Amino acid sequence: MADQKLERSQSTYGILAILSEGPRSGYEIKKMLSEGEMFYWKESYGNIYPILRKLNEDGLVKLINADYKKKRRIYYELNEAGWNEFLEWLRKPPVLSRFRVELLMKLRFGERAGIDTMKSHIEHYRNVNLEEIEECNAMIEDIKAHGNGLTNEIRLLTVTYLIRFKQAILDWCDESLEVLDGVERKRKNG
Amino acid sequence: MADQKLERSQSTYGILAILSEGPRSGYEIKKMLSEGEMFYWKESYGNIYPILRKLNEDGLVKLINADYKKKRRIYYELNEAGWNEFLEWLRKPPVLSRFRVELLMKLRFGERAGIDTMKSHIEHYRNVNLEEIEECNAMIEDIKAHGNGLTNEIRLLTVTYLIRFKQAILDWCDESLEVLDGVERKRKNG
DNA sequence: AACGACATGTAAACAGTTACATGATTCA
DNA sequence: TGAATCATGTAACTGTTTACATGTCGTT
Repeated sequence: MADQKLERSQSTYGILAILSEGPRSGYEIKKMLSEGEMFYWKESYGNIYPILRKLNEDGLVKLINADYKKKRRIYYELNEAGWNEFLEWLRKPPVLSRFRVELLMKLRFGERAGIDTMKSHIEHYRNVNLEEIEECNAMIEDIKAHGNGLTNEIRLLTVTYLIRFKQAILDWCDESLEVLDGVERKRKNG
Repeated sequence: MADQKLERSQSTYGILAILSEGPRSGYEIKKMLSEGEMFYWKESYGNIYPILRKLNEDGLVKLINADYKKKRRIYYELNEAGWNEFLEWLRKPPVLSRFRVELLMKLRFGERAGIDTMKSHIEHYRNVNLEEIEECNAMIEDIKAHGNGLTNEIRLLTVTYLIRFKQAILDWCDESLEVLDGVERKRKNG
């Protein structure tokens, strides 16, 4: 039996990734993940702090300015072992996590609530997406204004992902509203 | 204190929704959710069976052909209380569940693995999406060939959602690969 | 009688959020 | 000195998956 490499949770790898940019505290990690630009990764304090402790116990990080008594910032920095685990994760093909779309479930089984309810669900979804696209455009401008280099190019790519996605959904909403309008018209006339 | 309405888990509402189309067994529910068309909702046996038991304990379903000894199919059918809870959920605006995109995380913090690794991650993602779009097109043909009416129109809408999403991501992959190629060229020439 | 598909179910583990507790720092 | 924000942390809970156990049915 070869020495089995232990898999860590996805959250753990996410934190290793953030620490790869430099020493960070739990509070800073949470703050970064709360920004709109990091839409694709969220984490709660209740998950972050225990993971940081575990990373220390497992010898993947070094603590800086650890001042437990005064509860001041504790920075965590990757050591060599931490870098190795991070890089190993980085090179593996990304997993596609499945996601639920409650809207689609409510449409698929939604006839009993009536077409109007379906339409208002879609309209609501449409408005939310529209707002988010505008936020994304602001983010793009902001990234372009500050900084440059590869990291910056990649930050633009990640936000563009969200824009392309949201725009496609927006189009789908319009298309779907038209289909439902068509069904309603047919019912009245037929 | 008004009588507080208990919120059930999202999974529970999903199962109520499926039962709204008629009596179903746990096995049938799982089978339905395993089909490609239901890409937006997944469930494991370990979640389905306990939920069905709870729905019975709470008096929202009626059991049909319950033959515990022989382990034959047990069908669950919504009763009036079940219908009420389902319809109440149906009318509430759908919640947007957040989802993680590991690919974006691996790009955002991926410089250390090199641009080639990033490109191969995107290419892999691209291929997976391309295959899925083809599966979606087959689904569309299948739905069009069989059945008609409102339910059918809505089934088409749900699959179209996935197509629009996947197509947008496909375009983003191509766009991103070009950006990374540009960065590489600039590095060689500069 | 042996195999694979059908069918129900549970125990344990895992992942992650919420709500709370606590104290430090800053600034009006 | 009081409020807001900064900062760390934990306990309890919720939701869900994985792996396993068990038995039935249809077919060859």
